[in-house]
Amino acid sequence: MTAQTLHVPSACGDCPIRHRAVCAHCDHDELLELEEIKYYRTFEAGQTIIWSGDMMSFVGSVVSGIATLTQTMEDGRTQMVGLLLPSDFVGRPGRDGAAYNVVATTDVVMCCFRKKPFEELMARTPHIAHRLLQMTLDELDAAREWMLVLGRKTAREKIASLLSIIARRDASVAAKGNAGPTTFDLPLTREAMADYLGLTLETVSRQISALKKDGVIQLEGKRHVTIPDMRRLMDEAGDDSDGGYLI
Amino acid sequence: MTAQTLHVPSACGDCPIRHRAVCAHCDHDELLELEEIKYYRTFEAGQTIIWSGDMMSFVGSVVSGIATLTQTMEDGRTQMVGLLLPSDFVGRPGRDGAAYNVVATTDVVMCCFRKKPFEELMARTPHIAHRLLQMTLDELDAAREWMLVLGRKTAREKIASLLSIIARRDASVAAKGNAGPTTFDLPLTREAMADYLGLTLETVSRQISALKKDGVIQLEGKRHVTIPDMRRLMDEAGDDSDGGYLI
DNA sequence: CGGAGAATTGACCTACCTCAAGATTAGTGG
DNA sequence: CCACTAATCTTGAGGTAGGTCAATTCTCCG
Repeated sequence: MTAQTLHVPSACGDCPIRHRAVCAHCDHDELLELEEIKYYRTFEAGQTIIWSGDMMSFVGSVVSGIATLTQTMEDGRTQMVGLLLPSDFVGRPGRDGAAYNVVATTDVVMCCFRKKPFEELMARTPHIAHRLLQMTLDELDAAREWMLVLGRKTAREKIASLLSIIARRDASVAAKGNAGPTTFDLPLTREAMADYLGLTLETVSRQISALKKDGVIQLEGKRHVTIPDMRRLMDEAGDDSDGGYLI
Repeated sequence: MTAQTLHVPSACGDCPIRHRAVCAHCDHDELLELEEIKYYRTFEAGQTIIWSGDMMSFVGSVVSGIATLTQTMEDGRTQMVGLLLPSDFVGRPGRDGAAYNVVATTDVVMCCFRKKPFEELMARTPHIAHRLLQMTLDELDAAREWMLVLGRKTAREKIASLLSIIARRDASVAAKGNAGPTTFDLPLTREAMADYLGLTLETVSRQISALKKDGVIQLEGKRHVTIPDMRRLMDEAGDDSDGGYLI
């Protein structure tokens, strides 16, 4: 609820995701065209950015903060199907209705492009189309990785998988199998973690407690996590020892 | 094991997936370029087309038959992460190693493109890149739909979901909420269904028996399925009544 | 006819869910 | 600064959906 003042970039040159988002490969002229059709919007933690089924007037990138993509059944069961971090793309060019709910987990700044002009720009700008293809392929891989987690891993492995994924990119882990401790803040509530993992929040809580008791993780408060030994956590996740992330 | 003679198209004009595969938007000249770098390969039912981790010398399209994309953990737990039907694309431009096992479920004909030349062609042929983006976005949607199935649905709902997906496209179902019976052959063994759904094959078998006893489906032999009332099946799948497939 | 893979069915077990009671933390207003 | 409330989280006790193990049965082919 705290309406903090969020940092909004003043121009693309200033933008923290300039080299990772859809615009990553754009040259100067292409950026100028993008500037034409873009605007920033901010959302408070907890706010719904897009409702499933709604018409989408924009697509865009997460500039800062974290948002979730969720699907819900009529009886209320919900499954998170994506975790949106800075530079991730929201919306599907070529489709008008949103297929998922997009909810801000923390305060979020979005860089929005008016949808129609963006689609036209994309049609004549291979740099953008190509980058979007790359990003979509990456997301597809992540989704498939997650299907293994959802379908075949135990609750304990699920938690360990989620923690190691968050740790891997949130804290800038040193390159290979760094043995030193890693530390980060959990951006998700227990309930959100449960929705991500196809568990109940009670089970999430129990497994976190168990991992803590076994020394796999340390907790400071409810949200601040320290991983003394990253390799140990990855073993618990059931991935092959190299992390399972082959290129 | 039957090494049947498979129909292999003699040229793109002849090809059954000409208007749905990566080449769908190509004009005549672009097709000629594709012909240069393409060749057909056939695989028998049960054969592994690609091993996870292997170098990939080609990418390509499934022309006929059905193949599966699977991920395996060290201890043998396996999860299917994709079902490849005619026109589906295999391989990831820009990556050398395969991330998944690709296995032929039936006899399969593949239209393969040598990887390097294909990547170069794609770089200067927006028609191909654009079509691949479309297809990848569709796959991502399918993967996310499947995450809901894996994470939140009951065994019975999982089976009903799988059956309704197969029914929807395998049998050419008449347009909207057709009440007439639909019939098709299951292209998957019980074990493959289990790997798709994150279940054991015993549970798959039990739930199919239950759906049969309750009149939701009818079986002739083990594989031939009749759906007397498609809407009923979709209710059992837990999707919203319109099928949940909004565009 | 015989053998092998595929499927079914039963009996039992366990990982996770459900329901419920407290504990902890953070936010609010006096 | 301190209650007061509402989230959020933890922990326990007991139930159940689906897993495991094992024995048949079915079906396809040689």
